[in-house]
Amino acid sequence: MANSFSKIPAAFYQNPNVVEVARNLIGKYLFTRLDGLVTGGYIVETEAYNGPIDRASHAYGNKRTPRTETMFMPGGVAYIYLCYGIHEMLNIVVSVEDEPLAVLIRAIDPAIGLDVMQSRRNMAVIKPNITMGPGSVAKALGISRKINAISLQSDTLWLEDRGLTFTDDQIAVVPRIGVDYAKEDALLPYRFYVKGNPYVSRPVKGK
DNA sequence: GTGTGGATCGTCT
DNA sequence: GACGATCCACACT
Repeated sequence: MANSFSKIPAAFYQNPNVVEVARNLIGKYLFTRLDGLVTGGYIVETEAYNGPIDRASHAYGNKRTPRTETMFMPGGVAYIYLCYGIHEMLNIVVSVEDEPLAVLIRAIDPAIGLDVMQSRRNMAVIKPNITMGPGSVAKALGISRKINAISLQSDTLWLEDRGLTFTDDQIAVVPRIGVDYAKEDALLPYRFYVKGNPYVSRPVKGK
């Protein structure tokens, strides 16, 4: 599986501007290697969670619990947790130690290991929803809480810059999904996605 | 295409 | 004991 691309360095994740990182993650390739099986694709949808001052964040008010502890680690690790009792979610921890910022990976455009992803998702036929939505991304890539807090410099879960870029015109910037309870913070333009990409979950009409 | 409800459990109050 | 950074199937238009 040798290729000419290298892992994105830790410095990329240690940027304290989580919204900027969420935007810059669009177009980056995300991979997992589990039991020798490599799966991945490029990120087409993200959401920023702005730590202590963001009501939608698990770390709002600097809340530190066994679950949220991972968010307080230095940027460049994965924060994985269970939602609705069913779905695992993958987040990229951003900034420095004790700054609990993270970016939720909501969708990828699958590129490598389609057959493996299809099998993990129990799909008879490959459809866009194979990696549409955060729960689906984690399931297709085999991501679970067993690898919570793993380094993105590992050979199990990592990101690469393969030179794919999108201009601001090609990226929609809209409010996040499913965070109505966060009151005014629910309106913040912290969600980014590639306009017109078929893997984006719930694209906003007209954008 | 749109809307509704069921699944299912860890985490924190 | 309540609820969540969700997904899917199925009904109905």
